[in-house]
Amino acid sequence: MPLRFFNTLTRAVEGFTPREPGLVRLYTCGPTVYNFAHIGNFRAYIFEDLLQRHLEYRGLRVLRVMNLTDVDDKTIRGSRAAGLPLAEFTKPFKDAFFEDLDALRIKRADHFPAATEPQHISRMVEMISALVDKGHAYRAEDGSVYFRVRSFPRYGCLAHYNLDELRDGVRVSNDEYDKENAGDFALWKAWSGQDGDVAWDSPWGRGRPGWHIECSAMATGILGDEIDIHCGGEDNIFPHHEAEIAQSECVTGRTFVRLWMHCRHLQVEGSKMAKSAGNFFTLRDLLEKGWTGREVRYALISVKYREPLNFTFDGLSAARSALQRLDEWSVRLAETAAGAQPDSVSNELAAFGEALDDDLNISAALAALFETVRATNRKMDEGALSAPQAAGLLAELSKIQTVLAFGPDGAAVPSTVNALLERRAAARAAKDWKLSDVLRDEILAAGWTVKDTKDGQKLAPGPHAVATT
RNA sequence: GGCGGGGUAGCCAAGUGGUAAGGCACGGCUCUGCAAAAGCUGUAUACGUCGGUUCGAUUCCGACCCUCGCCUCCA
Repeated sequence: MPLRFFNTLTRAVEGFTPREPGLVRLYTCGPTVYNFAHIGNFRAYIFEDLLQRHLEYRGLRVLRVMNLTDVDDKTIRGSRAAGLPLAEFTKPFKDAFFEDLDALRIKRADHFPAATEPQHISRMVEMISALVDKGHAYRAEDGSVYFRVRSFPRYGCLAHYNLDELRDGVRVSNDEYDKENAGDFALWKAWSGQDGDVAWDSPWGRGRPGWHIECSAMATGILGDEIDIHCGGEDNIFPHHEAEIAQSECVTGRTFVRLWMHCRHLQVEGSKMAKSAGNFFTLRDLLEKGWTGREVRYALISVKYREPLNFTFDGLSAARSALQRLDEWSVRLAETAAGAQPDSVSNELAAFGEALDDDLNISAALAALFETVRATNRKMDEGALSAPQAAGLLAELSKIQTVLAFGPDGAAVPSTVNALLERRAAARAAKDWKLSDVLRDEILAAGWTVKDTKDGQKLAPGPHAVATT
């Protein structure tokens, strides 16, 4: 089944093949590092991770870039408030971002360019110069340079906006009073006192780059003039990605991006996530409440990216249960396989990949997985699943885990807990139930749960902290 | 005002012109010293409202209601 994805540009599901056979050039808008990223940000990054992993599952190589915006109004404001140089202010948030990516099992991009790196600033200046030379941009009196949207007739094609119908005067800040047209956006922002020592020299005077040109410069600089897929959250469609198209295509004369994919925002408990509403969460907030990265990953990935996602604690709880079901299945399969080799290439889970081929239909893909879980559990109950069959299923599971990354956290069992387990086994052999229960409580206090099965004691991490809103 | 997305059983959520996946929750059973867990299994008047097209619509068309988002630097 061929890959097909919804293209924001055409508003249609289209078949996808990369320009260069076997290699997908993917650009994904990354975080602005002025704070810890929140779970809404991570919905976008997890959607992009699913996209990358599925493309790789289908045998394509993915060359992925994710930028870090480390200079803009918010980072400058934050650094001034903290009394730190810009780079010192953003560094901890960059580090935290990578820790969060790991916790959520998001694959690292091949490149994480930061806007302030000299080679990118140079390219931004080059691109702006080219735009000025071609008449697509102009220098205003204060030294800022603006893109002339009227010079690019297709401006609005991505968001499907008609320039003439845009409301005038909305959110046009005071420092942009000398633009030719309200829709013109800043390519280069002249230095102002509030910028402190954040400034670079340019042909138009000291200043700093506008946000949009960062992405155009880093995307074309690293991936080339024509990119296969560009992703982001839906709020990036306008003006950010619209501006990127205009800037890039006016410089290169080429089609900047062939496929635009955007994910919907998430809500929290049915409402827009907002600090004022008290429903604003970073990943760190959730980890502190005792949820694990993979549980958050499941909750954020399990709703199709083009649908609004309602993030709830009930949903996290459901994620935990569903993951445990998969864990148990995997353990049972391993026991049944008992080290056997698959005797044939099984394809029980073909429907999983086919669902993802269809515009990343993760719900249908997970349904296919869970149907297989139930069917094969039934067989194992009946003793009707052979060791090679179980081994074949394990091999398939392992392959789809390269896409889902839902595998259990491998926590090492402390020796103290192992000692308690041994004592408890002895107590149980002696049918000393009272001591057995005391030891069970001690193990629980140490952060582990012991279950008695027909095959003896089994240990699991947890229980997790009781999580509430 | 412009553009767009949603409304499917208690909750989350696929999907289809011919009476509807999956997950969670809930009940039953198995297992079990107890407990928990796990597995199997079951229930449900589930397709926003009103019209239309059709042999037949949840699926197509129209209107309406509710809800969410974007409209110039918020993923």
